[in-house]
Amino acid sequence: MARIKTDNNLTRKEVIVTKAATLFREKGFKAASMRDLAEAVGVEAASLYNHIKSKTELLHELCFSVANRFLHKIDEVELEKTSSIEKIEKLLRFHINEMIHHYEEVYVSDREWKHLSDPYLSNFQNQRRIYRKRFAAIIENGIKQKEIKSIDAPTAVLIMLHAISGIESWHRSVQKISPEELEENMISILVGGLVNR
Amino acid sequence: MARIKTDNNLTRKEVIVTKAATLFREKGFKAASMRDLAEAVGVEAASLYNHIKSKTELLHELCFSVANRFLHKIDEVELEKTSSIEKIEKLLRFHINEMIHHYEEVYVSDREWKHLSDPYLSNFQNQRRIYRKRFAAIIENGIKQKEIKSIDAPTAVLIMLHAISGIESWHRSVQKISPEELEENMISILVGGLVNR
DNA sequence: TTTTATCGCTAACACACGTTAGTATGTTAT
DNA sequence: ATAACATACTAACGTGTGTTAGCGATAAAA
Repeated sequence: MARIKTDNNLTRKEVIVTKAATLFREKGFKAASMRDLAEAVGVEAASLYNHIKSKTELLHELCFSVANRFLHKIDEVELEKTSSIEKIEKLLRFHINEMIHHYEEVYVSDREWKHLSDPYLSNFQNQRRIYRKRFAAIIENGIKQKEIKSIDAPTAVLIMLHAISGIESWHRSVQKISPEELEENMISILVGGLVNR
Repeated sequence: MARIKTDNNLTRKEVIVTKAATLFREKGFKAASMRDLAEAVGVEAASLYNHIKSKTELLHELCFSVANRFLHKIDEVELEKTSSIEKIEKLLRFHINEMIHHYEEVYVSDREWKHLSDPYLSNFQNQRRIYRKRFAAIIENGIKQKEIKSIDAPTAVLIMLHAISGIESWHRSVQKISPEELEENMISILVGGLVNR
């Protein structure tokens, strides 16, 4: 009888969630079927339900675990007594590294949250809205301090966050520059676009 | 008997394609059903097939009409005898305005092309790859001329293009700045991140 | 007006989906 | 060894999907 093998010390549920992330990224949430997932896990579709409640639950788990990591990070950064530019750079580096090293989850959380259902959907959208406002507030502050040139802060946030999601293309490409080079290039361009001179 | 009303001088097929763009953006290609589309058009699902071949054909039309517009533009820009920075700015402004004024189509082309099927899929991916290489070549040239700071050109392209797709958030937001302000802010940040100083 | 082509309808198809019930197998604790 | 539990299986369900066939209604051409 087939059995979900749990290397490391992952629960079987965690194995399923991880495989789901890969699958949802490759095909999209709607196009990825539970039978696909079952095959990836090495088990029959019905067996998955010994470990999870529903397909949507998988999406919840992915979306909120990612969202929580970003919220914790901005909590931390806001408290630091550094310049606005340094705070932004720190956040950007965190985003970049999340996108590099937890690609599947972050990508899914970014692109597939639309398919959450409604207590969770509104919740997620709220968290996202609040996160962006806090990010924008840091930028506004930098503008007041003349560290950052006079721009529309929400627009700057939207540029930063979406630019980083472009790391998707880096993952897809065959001739990749190293993660470190990628990080430095992105910081150079993005921070370079903000600073007052 | 219900009839697809064609204002202006659109064919009925064009009406369907347009409504499909809206629907595909809202729900995603897979989640949007032909019955949804039929309702939006004001007709029964089966009736759509008097005008279109398949659901996928709708996606083809959207993706390739968008791709062609961008290819034509870069053809035009490459021929101009201007600086690299000016060329890039021109391309960026075109991207921005496409994203503002043809939101639904451009968004769908950007996010849903994965669901194309295979003669078309490879074709689309190719066009995209080539477009980005040509964009990168302009940047490389600017670096050689010292107009642009020394960065990895493909990374710069990926940042620019994805940043612009963030206009999605602008459309979603309630308190929008004007399209003109949006354009100027984006250009300021993106071009500002490239130039040598 | 008559003819012809266009367009929309109802009905139905085959299929893929998420999920449940019930049962068998394997693992762990007594 | 035996009891208790965790996990996987087969079979099947109801539902929603894209799409086709065939017929009636409407508009355009004669």
